[in-house]
Amino acid sequence: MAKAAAGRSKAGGSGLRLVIVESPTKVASIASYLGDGYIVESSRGHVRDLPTGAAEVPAKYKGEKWARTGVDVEHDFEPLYVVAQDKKATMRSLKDALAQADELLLATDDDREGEAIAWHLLQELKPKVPARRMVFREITPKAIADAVANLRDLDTDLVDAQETRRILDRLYGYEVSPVLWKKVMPRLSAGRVQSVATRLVVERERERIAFRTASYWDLDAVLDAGDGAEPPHFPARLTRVGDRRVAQGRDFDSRGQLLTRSNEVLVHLDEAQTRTLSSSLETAPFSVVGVDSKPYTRKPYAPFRTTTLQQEAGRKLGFTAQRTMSVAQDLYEGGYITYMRTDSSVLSDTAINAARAQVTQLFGASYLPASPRVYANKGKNTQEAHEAVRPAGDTFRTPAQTGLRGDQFRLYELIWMRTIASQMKDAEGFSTTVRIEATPAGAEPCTFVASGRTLTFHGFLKAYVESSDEPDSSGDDAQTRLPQLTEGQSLRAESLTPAGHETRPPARYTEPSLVAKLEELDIGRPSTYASIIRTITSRDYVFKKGSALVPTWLAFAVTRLLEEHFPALVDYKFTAQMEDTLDEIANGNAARVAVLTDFYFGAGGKRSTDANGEPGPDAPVISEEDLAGHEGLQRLVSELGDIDARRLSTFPVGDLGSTVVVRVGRYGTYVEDADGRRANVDDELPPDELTYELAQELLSKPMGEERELGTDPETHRTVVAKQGRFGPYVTEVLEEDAPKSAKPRTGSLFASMSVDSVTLEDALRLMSLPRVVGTLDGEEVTAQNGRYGPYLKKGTDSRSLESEDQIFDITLEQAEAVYAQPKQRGRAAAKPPLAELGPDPVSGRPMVVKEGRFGAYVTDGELNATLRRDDDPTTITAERGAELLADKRAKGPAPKKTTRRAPAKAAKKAPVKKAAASKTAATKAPAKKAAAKPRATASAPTS
DNA sequence: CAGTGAGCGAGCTTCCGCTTGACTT
Repeated sequence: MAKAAAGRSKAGGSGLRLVIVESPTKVASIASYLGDGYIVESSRGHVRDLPTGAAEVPAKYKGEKWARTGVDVEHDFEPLYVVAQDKKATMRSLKDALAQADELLLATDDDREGEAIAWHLLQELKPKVPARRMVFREITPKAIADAVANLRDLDTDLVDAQETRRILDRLYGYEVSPVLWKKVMPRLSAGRVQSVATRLVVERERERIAFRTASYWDLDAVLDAGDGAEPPHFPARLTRVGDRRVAQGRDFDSRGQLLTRSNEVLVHLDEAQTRTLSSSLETAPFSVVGVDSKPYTRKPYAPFRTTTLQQEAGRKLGFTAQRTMSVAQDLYEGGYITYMRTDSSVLSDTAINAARAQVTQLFGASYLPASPRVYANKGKNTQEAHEAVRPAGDTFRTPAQTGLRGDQFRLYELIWMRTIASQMKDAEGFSTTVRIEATPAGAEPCTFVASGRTLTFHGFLKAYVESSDEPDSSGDDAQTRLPQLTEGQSLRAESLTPAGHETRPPARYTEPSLVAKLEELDIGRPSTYASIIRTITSRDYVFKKGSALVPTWLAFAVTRLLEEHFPALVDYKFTAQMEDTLDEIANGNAARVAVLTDFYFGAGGKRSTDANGEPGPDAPVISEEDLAGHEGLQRLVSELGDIDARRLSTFPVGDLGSTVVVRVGRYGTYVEDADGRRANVDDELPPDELTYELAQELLSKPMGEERELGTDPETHRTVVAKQGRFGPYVTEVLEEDAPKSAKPRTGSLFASMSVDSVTLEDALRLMSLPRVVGTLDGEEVTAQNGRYGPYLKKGTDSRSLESEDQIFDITLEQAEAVYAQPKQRGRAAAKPPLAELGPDPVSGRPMVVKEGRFGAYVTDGELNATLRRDDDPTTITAERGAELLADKRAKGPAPKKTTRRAPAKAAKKAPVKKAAASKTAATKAPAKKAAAKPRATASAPTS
């Protein structure tokens, strides 16, 4: 056992070493292995990160133009790191522990992220005592002792690789998402992982939409092998007619066309042909023309890693990825299994020994291979900080011995069985193919094939059989038995059944199959697989239908935008290539700044500018080849004007030449035909079910949410209530032959009314507005409802009313009194302040907290600053108030906004379903003009 | 996707990967 060398520290000479690991669940066992002389603490994951939003940016950096992303792209992509609020307590206790120690051992995980956590700890703790790096991949007394005996220095290249990954992800996410806010809808998101995950789901749906079914027929026979055969009957299928092979599902392409392969002639049977063939074969003699038997072996599956665990728990137990991880977390914390977030299938020696011992004990020595089975890791980018997911300990407890129950029992049992099976012998047996011929009178010979599989030794299948996503596929342990058959043997057809089949479109992804695909593409990490699905569902890109993941039309629109304008970013190979580059950085063969420059400013390097807008001294000369290379993220993001959101959000319905389109719009998804007729499309209608016929059906029905209230007794017109752009309103239906210029009367509902409950009487009153109250100063005074609520109008002079009912009640005398008051600025009357904070240290004026249109804000009478999400208006301190005002002062006056006439493209709102269509919502801040300053470099590329 | 009139404190949304509580029901 290693002991700290004592006596060299000034921190009290305690002789104590502080060991910091990532997970608190490891603390107790490591502390017990290390013994006296050590304090063991945990960082609970990362301790610092780039700021999430403005609230986390220190006041000092608030004014910087890179404060929003936290990455200063113009100065070597220098990142700004902050300790998040919920990490402060952890840092405090680590600092306290460090104060007692005279050496620091950073024992975070042995991978890229772990190395970075160690570096951040070092940066934040600023130890005055020596700090070393300690790594281990197994928590056993020996492994821990070895780790202490083999300390190393921090690997700064590896840290660089992690920072590059982090910065790249931030720039991608925080630069591209705002493009979607401006072009599609607010609150959308894009990212290296989620955008590709969404694209995969969209791509699969596109295939399904384009898919055309083919139907084909074949002939199933049940043959009789004669008395004494076991089994006496067996199935066989027609495979050839003469020289031609009978077409099967795999012989058709996705358009329903028969594939032509060079050296093979196919016959595509239809129902009539098959029936004719069937009856002509009824009397024909059948005989065996070939028997081919081959040995069959099947290797066990590798032990679980995160993805395979999620897949199998999904298939066998019906768990979502999230539920699997949560149950696994419980098992891990209870000491039942090893760490559940891993990309490794490797078992430690201890685990192999435990598994082998249990195989012998439970199944006997005949099931144990002579030497341990070794499983290689999946891809080259595996990060091997942890071993496979397996039962914990030097010996494995059987599920019954654990005393676990419910979900925990079932998941443990699954993990246990899989681990045991991985150290068992192969399954062995034979697979047999029998060819049978029958020749109808005066026709070509027909070939039937029967295949069978028998297991002579179950091997690992005794313990574990993997499940499949395909509903009609049989498991690895399935056997089909054929009777003993010899060449030349005669058979009798017991029955002949023509069978029709149809090709099926590719199946949608499920949670586990999408995760498996992402893993294959090297996208995402074990700790994030479950949350990827959560992200794309919570953004409404994808929804679940049963277990299938179905994309929305919104996902189609966003994916198309990214594919056309950011093609490199949604390339399926993007992450894999990034990983290669990160490996280069980790190996010291590439520089972080160069990689990020290439990504952000494009091939050809940084095109920085000096104060005069001239190329900076470090701007490299850009060659023609470089220009032909790729554009950087910055330039792509700045080309907002080129993005035609309406076109990208519009998709044809049905086959080519159809004039009906489906479009993702501000108020949801709708179909539109050439005449401009529109109808809403249910958000949960799978895109591949939106056929031309269905679209026509939707278009022929009136738009939803409309309710007939009755007939106006005076005009005999139908009065309806419906949901509109500015909220619910009532209107009348004009006669068919009404002139085009005729406008129906309308009226917004009062807050107290709803489309469902409003009466005809209410509606007629609303439509009668404005109401003439009387005449004042020779001008007519009217009362009406407007976008800011009820008001009076006299010529160009308007005054707000307090309640909607006053529109109908107010008398001329009362109106006169209203106009006698001076015109009020702002809201009716100033509300009393929520709190008084004393004088502002800068202006000297008293600070008060008030409730305003956008929530609580603090003001010194001149400058106002909205309280942040975490501030409580009633308990806020003077200090914090002054800080907010100082922030605001530092930012300077808000940039002048230009009003856009039509809200058409920008500032899209959420779909109708969620949009509480309030009047104020319609008056939302006008869209900021895309500030696309042309770059003033001499070498701007011309394409 | 109906069409009416002021002037006002805007600020925030978003990424990926490491890890658990501290909350609520």
